[in-house]
Parts: sequence; structure tokens; C-alpha cells
Amino acid sequence: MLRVRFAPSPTGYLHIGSARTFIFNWLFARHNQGAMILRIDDTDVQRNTQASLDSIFDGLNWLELGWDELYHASERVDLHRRRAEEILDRGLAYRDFTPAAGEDDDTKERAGGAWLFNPGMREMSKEESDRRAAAGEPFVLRFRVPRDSRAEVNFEDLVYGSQSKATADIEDFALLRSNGLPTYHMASCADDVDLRISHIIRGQDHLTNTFKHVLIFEALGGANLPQFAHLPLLIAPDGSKLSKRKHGPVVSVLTYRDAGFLPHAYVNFLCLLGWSPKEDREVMPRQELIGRFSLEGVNRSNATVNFTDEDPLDPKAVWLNAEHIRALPAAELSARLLPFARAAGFQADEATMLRITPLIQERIRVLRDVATAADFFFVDRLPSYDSAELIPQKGDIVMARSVLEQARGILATAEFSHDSLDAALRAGAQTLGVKPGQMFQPIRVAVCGRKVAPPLFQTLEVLGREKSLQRIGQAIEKLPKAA
RNA sequence: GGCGCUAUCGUCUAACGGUUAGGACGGAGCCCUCUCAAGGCUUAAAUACGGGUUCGAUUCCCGUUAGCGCUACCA
Repeated sequence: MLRVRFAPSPTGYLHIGSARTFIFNWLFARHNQGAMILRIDDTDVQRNTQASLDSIFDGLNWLELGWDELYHASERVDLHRRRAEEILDRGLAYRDFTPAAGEDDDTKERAGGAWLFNPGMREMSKEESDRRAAAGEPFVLRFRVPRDSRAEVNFEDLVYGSQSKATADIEDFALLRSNGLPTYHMASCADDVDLRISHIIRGQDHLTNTFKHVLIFEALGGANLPQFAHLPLLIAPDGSKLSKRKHGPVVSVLTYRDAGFLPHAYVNFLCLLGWSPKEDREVMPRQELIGRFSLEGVNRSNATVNFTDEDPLDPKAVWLNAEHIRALPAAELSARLLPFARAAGFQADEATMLRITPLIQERIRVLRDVATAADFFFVDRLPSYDSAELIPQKGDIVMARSVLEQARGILATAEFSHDSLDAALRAGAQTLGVKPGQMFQPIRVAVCGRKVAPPLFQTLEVLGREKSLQRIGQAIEKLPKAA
């Protein structure tokens, strides 16, 4: 059984790059009828926060993907320690009693090459090591990288191909800290073995860590290593990595949720960053995503999330979202729109929202646009607008007034359905000797308060006779008297 | 500094030795049209640089440059 895992550490909000890693794992699992495991890698107790954990779950839940099993690394430290001690017992690790380096310690750098180990510790006799440990002297447990007996470490990456690194370039990394807690490397590998993870799919920032992990897996006596697949990173337009401090809220998935992205659209967008399906497919429902996903389609270079200070949302993400919005059944869209309408302060009920939804469905790009696209349906009084807006193309105040008065007469008796309104108002225009557009525009401005709005007849239909007549009356009064 | 990874339009990407270097977003223009959208059509826009290998390189190799990652008792 194929098993994959997503292992975030709760030291920050759910990062958009992390979300994509989760999505790729999920898609891979679903495509192959495997299991998706969520493992909270909370081994750094100092930096973990509940707020971060909440934000991660909020983000993951919003994506509407789900997982099959859930674990917390912090509840499994006994296992991690046992595994580390096994490695020590096999002579593949050693105790390093060197005191922790201070802030200004730079002995590990500028030595020309890389730091590999602290002098005197690697070769310490077992007796002395055991004695000092028994005496309570603190130590870190380090992996004894076999630089003498082995030239290099190799593994096959499903995305980046065959990888190798000289053991001479791998330092004796820590397995256990001096406080007895496992490091990320130790905990992660022990858990991957214990949870029988078959494929490790994660960010490319772990590509070089993988050599260390291979050493740990081997030391743990694993018969078969998991397969590895590293994903290109998501970066900012300036080429730097996405950071909250530098790039603000665009790096958090909750920002997209709050802006009114559909989770399916957002997932679709993230999939297109670093992966491309066959046949140039772009707008894809979830089932198609699952059906098409494969690691062969993952590419190797970092992808830029395209945002600016003025426009914090990637234009392609916005377009994809609009595509998904248009593809949604009106009832579902309406239900998703409702909370955003209420958040905008509208007294919105389900029935009204459902009538408005088809009018704005292909005019909004994010759910939050409901606030600016449908406002005039909800307000009692239109916000004030420039009465000059009421004057039609190639017309004047006189024309505006006669059009509006004509409309008032027609709408007083017309049936409020699309076709009747269409016929009646066009006839009205003909009577007046004006073009249809010259007739419709003043009415539109009168009932919507602006020139840009959904089609007029449906708008009137939803607005109803009373409100329409009232607003047209107000518009006529707004018009300057003298010509 | 050391080691590793990467390099196609502004952005996301296709082309796994032979194409007029394709698609999408965004831009520009036209059409449709009661405004706005949506839709349709058209258009500008790319193989980082230098060497090889080859009849032929976006594609393979080397170098340069640039970016990113790792180099913690963070993950």
C-alpha cells in the first residue's frame, strides 16, 4: 500500500508552498489509492505555538482535501530516542560533549571548507563516552558519517533523477540534542520508517538533507528505503523565498480564503506551479486533477508566485478562480457567496442571494467581489452618484429626463419579467426616437447608481417594481432643472 | 567559503536531437453587445552567455554567469 505524508512544523501559519506540498502528496495518494498521512512535526518545543497549529489546520481544512491518519511527532519521542540509541549501539553514532556554540561562534565557517565534526569526540573510547554520559555530562548524539569506508551516498529522486554526494562533504549531523530531544532528522526518519511511508514528497529545500536521511534509514536497518520526490520551490517575484516578514500576508493560504477563493480553484492554481499535465490542460476539476497527476509531470525549476504590492493576488490564480466560479451550479455559488455578502454588511437572505447570483456569476472573480458587484440590490438607498452619469451617450439632460419619465410610466404597469421589460422598454425608446442604449443607460444608472452593472432587464426583475420606480423617481429629482 | 540544485515569452509552462519554439495568464487590437462581463478572432512577447558533440541542438557534455537550497543541539 502506497503511503505518503505531509509533515508541517507548527512554527508559523500555513505557507502557500507547504499547501502545495500537501496537495501534491494528496493527489499522489488519491491517484494511486494510497493513504495520506498528516504528521505534525512539532519536535522543536521552543518554537511551536498553538496559534500556528490552528492556522495550519484552518488552512488545510479550507482546502477540502482531508487526510487518512494524523500523528504528532511530539507524542512519539520515546520511539525517536530508542531509534537513536540503536544507532549509537551499532557504533554508527557517537556522543559529542562539546558545549553548545554561542551566538558569535563562527568556527564552523570560513575554514575554507565545511565543518565536519568537533575534534576529539568522534574517536573517544566507548568507555570514556559511557562514563561521562553516566556522570551526567550533557552531549549531543551525532551520526558518524562513514567518510573512510564509503565514498558517496546515492539515491534516486523521482523528480530530480539520480543524486549523489561525497561523504567527505557531509558533516556529522546531530540525532539527539543535549536536552535529550530528537532533532528533526532523527524524528522524521524514525517516524517515516515506523509509519511505513513509501514515498517522501517534499520541498526541494530538503534535497541535500536527503543524503543524511538515507544514512539514517540505512542505520535503522530498513530493508527498503522510501522513494523520494522533491518539489521545486515557490518563490517571490524578486527571486527570494517567500517570507511573511518580507512579502506579507500573500504567503499564507488563509489570505486567499479570506479574499474569496474557491478551494478547488486555489488547489487548481497551486497544482500548476511546478507541475503540468498533458495536453495543456489548465482549468481542471478535482477528479481530473487526481486522474492526471503524476510525478513525471513535476518540473525542476522554482516557480514564481506572481504578485505585486498593488495587486497581491496572482492574476492567473484570480482568472482560474473566476473560471471555477462560472462552472459552479448557481445554488452552490450562492451559498458560498452568502457569508461574504453578510461580511460586507448586507442583510442578505438565501432566497435573495440565489436570485442575484446568476446576475453576478460571470462578473466576479473572487467571492469577495459580491460586495462591489451586488451592493445596489441590498441597500435601501443608493449612495449618492453624479447626476451627470444619467445623461446618455450623445444625449443631454432633456433626453435623460424624458427617458426616465418614459421609463417610470412603462415600469408602473409592465410585467416584471425579462422578456416583457425588454419589449416594453425598447418600444419606449422607439416612441421617444432614441436608441435603445440611450434608453437603457439612464435607467441603469438610476437603479444601480452607476454605469457598470449586470444586464438591465434581469436587474429590474430582481429589484422589483417598487424599488425600481422609487429609484427612478429619485433620479429624476436629481436632474438639474434648467437645460 | 564548501557542497548540491536550477536556467524557454513579464508570469505559469509545452517541446524528452529535426517544430514557422506550442498553450495559458496578463497586455494590445477587432468582433459580439443595453453598460460591464463572458465568448470569438488577431497580435506583440522567450530558448542567460561561451565553447564543444552531431548532418542537425531549447534538448547531450564542459565552462561562465545568475538564482535558489543545504552547510544549527530549526524544520
